[in-house]
Amino acid sequence: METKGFDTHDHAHCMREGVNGAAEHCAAAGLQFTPARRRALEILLEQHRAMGAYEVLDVLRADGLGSQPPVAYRALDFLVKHGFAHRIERLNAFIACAHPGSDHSPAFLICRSCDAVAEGPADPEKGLLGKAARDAGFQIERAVVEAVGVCPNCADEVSL
Amino acid sequence: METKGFDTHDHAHCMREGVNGAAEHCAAAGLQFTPARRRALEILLEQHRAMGAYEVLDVLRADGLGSQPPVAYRALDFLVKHGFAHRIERLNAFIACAHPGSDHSPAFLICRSCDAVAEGPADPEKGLLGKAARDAGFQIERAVVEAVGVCPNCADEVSL
DNA sequence: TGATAGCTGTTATGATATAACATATCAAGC
DNA sequence: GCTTGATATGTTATATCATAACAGCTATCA
Repeated sequence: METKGFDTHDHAHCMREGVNGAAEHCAAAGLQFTPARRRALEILLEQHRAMGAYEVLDVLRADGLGSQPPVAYRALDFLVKHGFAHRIERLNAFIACAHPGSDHSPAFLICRSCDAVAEGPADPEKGLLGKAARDAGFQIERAVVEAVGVCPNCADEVSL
Repeated sequence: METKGFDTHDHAHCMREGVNGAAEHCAAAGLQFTPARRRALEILLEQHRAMGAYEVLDVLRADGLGSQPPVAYRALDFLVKHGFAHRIERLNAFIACAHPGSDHSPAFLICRSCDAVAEGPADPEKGLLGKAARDAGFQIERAVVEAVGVCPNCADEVSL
């Protein structure tokens, strides 16, 4: 058992689930789940944390799957585009989706001490922002929520 | 009248308000509202749009207030830290706060066509995310909401 | 077989951000 | 006055993140 978000879980299990789920989804949707894309997803799932594109690239390079930045960005863009991973704007980093398959708009809890990221639920735009957007005539297509704070594992160590 | 968010308004008025409000707040809080910081805020207010740090730096440089990146980043960090401006993670850009003084957690509507940004209200973490955070023992300190979509001015031009 | 579409490989560069250190300014306390 | 500490500025250099552009490959299909 290792950490996922801030809890422990059966890591090998969720890796299999993630990769197999993505493979099935791609097959069904006619998308090419190429070696570089598969490996990039595996890398994100293995680490189960937010990783920079160059970190992912380092691993891809070690595996002989590409050595230049565009290789990593293309694979990560694919994963994000099809919902297998998310981009954390605040960290300029990427993380495997915790709920692949379900059509959701992600929200993240980001620990400012250890940079751990947990994916939580969001009710995008039911609240004030949704009303404001409708009033303004703005069509929301996608919303990201990134909450910064202190995770339970760091709560003791961090002084406010 | 020029655009603010997606509406028109008395621009000169909000510039004066913004700068004077910040000056008063700094005086009251014992903060130094130095020329570079004041000018940076003026620049953001003048343009009334999200601007990259290097864009701001170009103007500061033209005014003889500094020519190297740290100058802009320091001024912008100050403005963000004290609530006079916000950072838009998605655009790697900064924008003057639309509601300075009030203690608010910002939410943004970002047009993917013209990059216009409107600041809206948010109900930070009353909803699902807040509950999830409490359940996980995560202490939210700050939350950013960035919604991407199409603003009313671009709705006609943009094909989905 | 040649046309198209999508993916990969590579070079080069652009864009964003910060580390580190020197200097300056100013107010508080001796 | 002088020292000290806190804060701000000036500058160099570099780190980090991201993409444009183009060449080549592979599979599909008319």
